[in-house]
Amino acid sequence: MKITQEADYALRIVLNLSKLGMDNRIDAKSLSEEERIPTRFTLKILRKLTQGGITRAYRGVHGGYALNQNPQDLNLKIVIELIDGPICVNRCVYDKEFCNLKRTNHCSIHHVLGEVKDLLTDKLESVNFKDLLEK
Amino acid sequence: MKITQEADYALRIVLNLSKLGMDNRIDAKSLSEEERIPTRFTLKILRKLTQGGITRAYRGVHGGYALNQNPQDLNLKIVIELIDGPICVNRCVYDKEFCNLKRTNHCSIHHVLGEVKDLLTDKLESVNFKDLLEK
DNA sequence: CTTAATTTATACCTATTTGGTATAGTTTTA
DNA sequence: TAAAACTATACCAAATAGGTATAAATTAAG
Repeated sequence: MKITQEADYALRIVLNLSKLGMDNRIDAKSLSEEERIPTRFTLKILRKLTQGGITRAYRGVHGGYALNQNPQDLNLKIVIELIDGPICVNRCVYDKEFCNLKRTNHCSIHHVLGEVKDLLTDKLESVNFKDLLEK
Repeated sequence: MKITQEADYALRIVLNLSKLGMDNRIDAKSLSEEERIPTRFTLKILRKLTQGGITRAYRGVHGGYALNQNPQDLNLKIVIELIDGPICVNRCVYDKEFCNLKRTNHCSIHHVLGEVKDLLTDKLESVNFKDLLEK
């Protein structure tokens, strides 16, 4: 019931860039030092964020990264799912192949874990990075 | 953001035993067949449940397992945490060593993921196995 | 137009966790 | 006393997590 360390780092990276604002960039090395994330790992995460449209990369001398969207349009769920994949709680909810529903047409575990998933998803979606900055 | 398959199985085992009621036992083999869980893995999970006080084991011929508590006193959180360990969302919330709080005395990621953890915990705690049976 | 600072792409590596199995032993009831 | 159960411990393979390495492409500045 955890997000990966990589997703955790990604949240911190996006928060850092949110502080800077969309118009300012920072290079991966400085960012990694500020956030205490291994530099190469930071690069890898930034690549995913860039491919996912969350950040924007500038190459060459004085290059770096900046947010590609307004902080208020980015929330925890978007970042976590980009890195970790969809939030799913258990495989029964995610993949019906593994679910009793197939056999018995009823699976109360499925049902309640679906509720848990929805609750979690809604909460993560409700927190955007503008909110986080203001805390 | 998932529970393990083992915890998922454990929920189904406890639900099965809840259906039986505290006064009736079932042996591991039958249980594993009903729930489509590998038999040896079922035994392993039942051992953990028994050590955790959730089930009770009867040895010897006509032995088996029964619930050791009323279904309404058992909830999703109790079973999941027994198998998977504490719900923690990320290591920052769980272990302050890894948290910016140490450095900066403020970590908004920590704060909000703490909220997520609490929400999740409360929800899992709010669903007991009597409720599940009645669904 | 060349050099240095930067990102990109791909691939690799190691440790841990997960999911499950095996073996040998203990208890109980008929 | 034999068979049907549970117990304890330890082992194993595959997947995932977390991170590293190498080589190439791009860009700004001098």
